[in-house]
Amino acid sequence: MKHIAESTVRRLSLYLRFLEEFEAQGQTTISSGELALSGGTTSAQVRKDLSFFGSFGKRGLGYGVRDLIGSIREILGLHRTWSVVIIGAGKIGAALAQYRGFTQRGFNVVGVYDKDPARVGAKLDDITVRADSELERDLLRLKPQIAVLCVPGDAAQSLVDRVTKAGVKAVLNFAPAQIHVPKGVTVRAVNMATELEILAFGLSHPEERAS
Amino acid sequence: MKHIAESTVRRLSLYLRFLEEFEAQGQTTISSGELALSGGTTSAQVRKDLSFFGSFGKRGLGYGVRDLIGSIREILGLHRTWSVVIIGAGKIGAALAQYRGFTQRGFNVVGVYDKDPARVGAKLDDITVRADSELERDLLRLKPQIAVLCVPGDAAQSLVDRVTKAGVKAVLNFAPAQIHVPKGVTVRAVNMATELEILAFGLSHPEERAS
DNA sequence: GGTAGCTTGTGAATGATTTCACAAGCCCCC
DNA sequence: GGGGGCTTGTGAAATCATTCACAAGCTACC
Repeated sequence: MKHIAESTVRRLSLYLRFLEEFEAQGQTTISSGELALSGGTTSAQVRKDLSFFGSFGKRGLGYGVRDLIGSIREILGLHRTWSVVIIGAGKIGAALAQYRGFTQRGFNVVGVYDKDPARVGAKLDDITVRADSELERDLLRLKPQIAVLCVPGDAAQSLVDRVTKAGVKAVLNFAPAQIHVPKGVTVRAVNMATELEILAFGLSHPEERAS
Repeated sequence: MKHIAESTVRRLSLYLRFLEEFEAQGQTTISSGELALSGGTTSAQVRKDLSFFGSFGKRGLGYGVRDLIGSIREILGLHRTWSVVIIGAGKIGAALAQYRGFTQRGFNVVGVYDKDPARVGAKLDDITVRADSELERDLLRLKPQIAVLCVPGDAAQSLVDRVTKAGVKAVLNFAPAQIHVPKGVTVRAVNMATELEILAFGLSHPEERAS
């Protein structure tokens, strides 16, 4: 398959949300234009995004909402569940561990780890924070595919090394640090300060703001 | 000024982080190549990013670390402070309200609001959660430029309407919902589930994974 | 003062993504 | 069964972003 742009994948995830809303409202069919409108894009973009993966609509009619939901879930790899470990049970780690949105979409939080003994043993909903020292043994047993990193910046690299060594193939990094991973491992960084800074840039340069 | 790509602004924010680290380590001068290496990009990219805003280096020498920090802060609009209100004091809202990274970079959290009486009055570090009903009056007085939305999806649009009506010009949206804003207002959406889904896509299509 | 050795700043070239525009296909109704 | 009115899927065109490649400029040193 040709290389797929991240922007395309991101939009597919967005379309999926809207489609689920449309389905909940009982709509059975939808056009690319309608979908584009909810997602703030264009109908051509919607069709192009889908065209990379096949042909899912009926000309003259649009897309079957339920079918398209199934197809996009399949494309994104959501037809199965993924195991996730959260590293760091501070404010952000704890919030994510209790975030319902993950489970709803097939991401199973199988463990939360922290170095601080004061946090170990705490219950976050139905999951208990475990000690950092148990990490390797648990990873061997649970074999999670994804790690979410919510530790201070200076602890990030050493923890990434440990989880990738144990076979984790994807990392979502909330730590304010650039991390390096072996080939074959994907990293995504989410940095709250950067997001605010992008907004600040827009506020400081109003003459050219997009929206 | 020509239109600046978001990817450029995002990288500038990243460079700023590295520069601050280099400064803390006592390095006074840096080349585009060195900066590129920490940020996982290329020296040409670094120079091009900066060139949109002026000429900050010395040929043959590189950039002065301290000067470049100042210039990038100026470019991003961080030479001043920005007032931020957080709407929603649930797990994520509370975590953000207590996140040190914001204050450090000149973003001042001037208020946290929640509809739930059980949360009103709670102390988050040195800030107290206030009632949703006080929002309009406070906005009039505090005039924050930025609102961070951490409420359930179905409450998001009505709150955005309220804060934009009160003059907020930038919104960081953590709510899992697409929101619409008047012209002249910028929105950025951060969606945890989407981030995980992009990772899941990569895991499901290993033959073409980027990194 | 002149030369050697770097590094910047920037047009031009390449590559990627989005938008355009239209043929092909489907449904409905007469 | 055929025509009208939609909507898809997709090459081609246009726009946007990154990389290349090199002249210009700075420092150090002789």
